[in-house]
Amino acid sequence: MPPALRVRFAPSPTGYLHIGGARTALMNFLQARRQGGTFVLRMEDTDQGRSTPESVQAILDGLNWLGIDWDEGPGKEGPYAPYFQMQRLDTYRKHADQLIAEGKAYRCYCTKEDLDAQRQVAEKAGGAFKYPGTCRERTEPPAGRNAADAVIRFKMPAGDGSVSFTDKALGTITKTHSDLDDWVMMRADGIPVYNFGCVIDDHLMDITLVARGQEHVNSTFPQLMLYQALGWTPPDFAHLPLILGPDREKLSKRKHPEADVMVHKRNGVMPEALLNFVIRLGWSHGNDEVISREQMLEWFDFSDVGTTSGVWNPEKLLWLNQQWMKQLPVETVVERLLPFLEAKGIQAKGDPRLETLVRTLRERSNTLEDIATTAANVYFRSGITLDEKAATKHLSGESLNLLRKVRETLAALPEWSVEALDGVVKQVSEASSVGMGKVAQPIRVALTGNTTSPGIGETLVLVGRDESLLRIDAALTRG
RNA sequence: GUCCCCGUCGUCUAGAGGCCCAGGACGCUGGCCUUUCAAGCCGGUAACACGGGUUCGAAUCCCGUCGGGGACACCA
Repeated sequence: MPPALRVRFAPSPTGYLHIGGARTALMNFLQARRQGGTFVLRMEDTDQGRSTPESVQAILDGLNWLGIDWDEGPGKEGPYAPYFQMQRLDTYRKHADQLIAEGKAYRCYCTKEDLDAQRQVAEKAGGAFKYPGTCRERTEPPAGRNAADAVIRFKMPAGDGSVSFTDKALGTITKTHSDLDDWVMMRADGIPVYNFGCVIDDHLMDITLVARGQEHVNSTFPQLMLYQALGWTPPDFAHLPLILGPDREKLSKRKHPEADVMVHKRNGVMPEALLNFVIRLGWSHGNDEVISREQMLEWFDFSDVGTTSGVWNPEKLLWLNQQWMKQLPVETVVERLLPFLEAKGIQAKGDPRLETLVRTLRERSNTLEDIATTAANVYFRSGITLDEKAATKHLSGESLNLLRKVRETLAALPEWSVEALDGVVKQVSEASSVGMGKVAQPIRVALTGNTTSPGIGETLVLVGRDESLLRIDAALTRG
């Protein structure tokens, strides 16, 4: 029996939760849950210039909002704690020392400035820079320097050779040693660099499968060399397709606002929809489009993930969001709508109209924000702003006469219900021998200010008796 | 520039040699329904990048070309 699956998501806390990261996390999470494995969350916070506690929190918040739970990680200390790399410095030091002692790594005294200058020259010449191995055979520090100033470099084996691995998603990939160079494992201050910390932790945390974005395939090679040097068996690897922006470039924080998981929350997209959208990028299950978390748990498998990058498609996200707004229980949607109303200064909690409002508006809205906007403009204030075009067309001439008739009938109506109200429209239209539209549209415009709304009966109920009559009066007397 | 990966409708995808003159979804679009807008239902639009092979037969296998993306840091 193979060892139980252990997968991980290892973000660097240098900003909000990235949508690509969220999908990587989701897939790892699903796979772990599905086969009873463990999903580890590890913070790779070794970039001292950019890592912040706020970012740690932002990532945690994002994952929580999406409902992606980790089995081990921050707040869930397990047997492999700690889960912040900055708390594991001793471990890295120990392994670095060992590699130096074995002649598999060495101290390098070259300055960053020097190297950058060389890199520039190389680039200008049209080639890629490779560390020339200046300090590779050095045994003593240069004059005036000491070991504490040195970064530690991995020593690539001499001679020809190649590294390869069989990626679970991409198949076998090979790279020749000559394409690799002596990379920096650890900075002078003892803080590890990505390729080093990552390997040490993945191994020590008994990770059996590393599933990450395709941008990491090239870094797999130096990592593999390290596993080899340490005498460790590397985990399996699966490199997931990238998510591209509308410009077909990798979704980046700088260029693409949609890369931030939380902007979608703020826009009124629900986690069900975002998860649903994102899981379908690079993965599918038959002809299923609206896929619940439970179904993902049942169906998702890494072996079905594709190899081609997917382009972000905002229309489909919106469509899915509406599907989910319609599919979730009304009470749930009401609950989620509340904060959006609140943001508009509306305290609607407990308002008896909320459920009807959601039931009618979710049929014609793409986001919670859309619903809130309509609600705020039409149902939670007194008076209405008339759209000029709509008013000109529907609140003039004969239309006003019809509206006056409606007003009279309405005022005398004993019961303010959808059925009764719709009955009024029918009654007036028959009495006046005009189509129902002729009667309904003027009411609609008087009530909402424009030509679109749910059914006229429902709209009247939502606006309420007194306010409806007031708005109709205002329409009748306008100008 | 070098290395790596990828290449089916505009977009997300199904397709693991004959079931495919290529299926589904979003979008766009025609119609139905209808008191508006939606929603829903029915229909339409539109793709195997190109060129060589292999094979009785290729979207599916091989090679090349072209195209796209990614990586080339003391970032992750």
